[in-house]
Amino acid sequence: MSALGQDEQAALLGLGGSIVQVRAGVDLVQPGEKAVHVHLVVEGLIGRFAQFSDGKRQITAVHLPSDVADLYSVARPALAPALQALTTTTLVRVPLAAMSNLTRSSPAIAEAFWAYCAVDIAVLERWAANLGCRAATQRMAHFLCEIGLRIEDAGRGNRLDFELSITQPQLGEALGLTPVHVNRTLKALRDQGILGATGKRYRVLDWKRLCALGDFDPVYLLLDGPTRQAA
Amino acid sequence: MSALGQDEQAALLGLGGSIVQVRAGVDLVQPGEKAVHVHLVVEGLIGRFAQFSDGKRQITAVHLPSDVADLYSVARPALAPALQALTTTTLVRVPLAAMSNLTRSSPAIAEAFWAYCAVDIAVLERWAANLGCRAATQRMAHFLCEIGLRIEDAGRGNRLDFELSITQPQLGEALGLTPVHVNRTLKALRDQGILGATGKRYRVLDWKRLCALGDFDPVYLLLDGPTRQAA
DNA sequence: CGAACTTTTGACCCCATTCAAAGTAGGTGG
DNA sequence: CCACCTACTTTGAATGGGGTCAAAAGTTCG
Repeated sequence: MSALGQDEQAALLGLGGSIVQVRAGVDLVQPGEKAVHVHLVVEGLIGRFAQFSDGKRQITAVHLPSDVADLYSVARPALAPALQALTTTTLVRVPLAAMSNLTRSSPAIAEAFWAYCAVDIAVLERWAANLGCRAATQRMAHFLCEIGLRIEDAGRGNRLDFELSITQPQLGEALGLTPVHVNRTLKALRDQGILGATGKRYRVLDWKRLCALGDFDPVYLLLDGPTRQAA
Repeated sequence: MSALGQDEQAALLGLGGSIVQVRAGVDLVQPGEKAVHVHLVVEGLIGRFAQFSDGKRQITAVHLPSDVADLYSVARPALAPALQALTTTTLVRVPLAAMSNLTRSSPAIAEAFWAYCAVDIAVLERWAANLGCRAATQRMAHFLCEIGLRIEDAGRGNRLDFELSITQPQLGEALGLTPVHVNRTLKALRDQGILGATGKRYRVLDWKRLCALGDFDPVYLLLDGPTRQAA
């Protein structure tokens, strides 16, 4: 999602973060913890989530390789989003203290980080709008459009055929649906000839109809390059 | 919501913004516009929203006096959230260019702004979680807890008795409910003895039960002061 | 090869939407 | 100042989308 530039990423990787491998389902940060590290995804998927006291989770953001899942914690260490590995994931954990020093020593980098957080907000707003306003099929369609484009932007596949090995229960936590209904929704999209395969790999048969269904307009992602011919 | 400090507000007001009065229902920024100003609420309420092509709106944030509704646009002028006056509102419109200059000339202020956006993200995450995970009554309860505390924090009333003159249709756009169901939900809360008056002025009869119902934990608001004894 | 977890499908139920209509402000113009 | 119009509030009845419960079939991994 409009990832950090080369400079920022390089600076970030020079801070002595440690590489970590976790398997699907592992909680990287528990709800309510204070921020100690910042998490940069290298391979796999990380989900940001909020949790209620009955244990129910809402995934509020999905992070692809090259995303930083909790960059805003640098500005407010008291606020650390809960994080969960959605698939087997490789990531870099950068100490928060080093991040703070970096931003304090370089206003340019601080501004880049802030700009990154601004996109985060825009994506989150869309996510919330999607949850609040649309029916299951439309929510699913919107989600797949967004993820498809972001995967393409990250150079990890293309919008019509990409790997997304998250389970249907996890999809449900992202979309505010039960696992059962996620399954039915995907089936409906397949039956309509909009989706081909679903599962670890998603195949989109009719991008235009998928966008129309999800009422998807990619401007909020601020992707550059040829991706703009989306809808 | 963990508003800007005295210094930042003072700096912001010294930028030659213009005071504007609008009545309820006026759109201050249309969906898709680019950012030209930043909007500081002085009196009244501003709603940030996303809109779908069928005209349906989702309010993603409600801004009280002393809030800046679209501060993140300073970091990313291409991203301007749509804004709507929820009540008759007085606000200050500060030119975006002046804001950019300010942040570039003062890294300390830039950092304060970034930190403000971080809280914005945390609130938005809760908002999304609320929309995705909870039933109508619980959503309403959570919303009233949050607004009550924020109004108290802004010094505009207290959590047990505050003015909130937004209409039920607007409440519906915030909570992802139909106006009719908002009405029924409020009635249910009154019938349970949790709420007293509803309408322009809300009276909470049982704060503890309201918090329990909404599964409300105020830490994400980062309010300081005695507000912490909330739940 | 078995255990645990997904995916899939069916039947039933309930919360929220939709449709409809009456009553109640609030605001404007005559 | 009152009449009128518009928008909000309130309530009822019927519908439907998604949830819940349950169970079978397919995967994955130890």
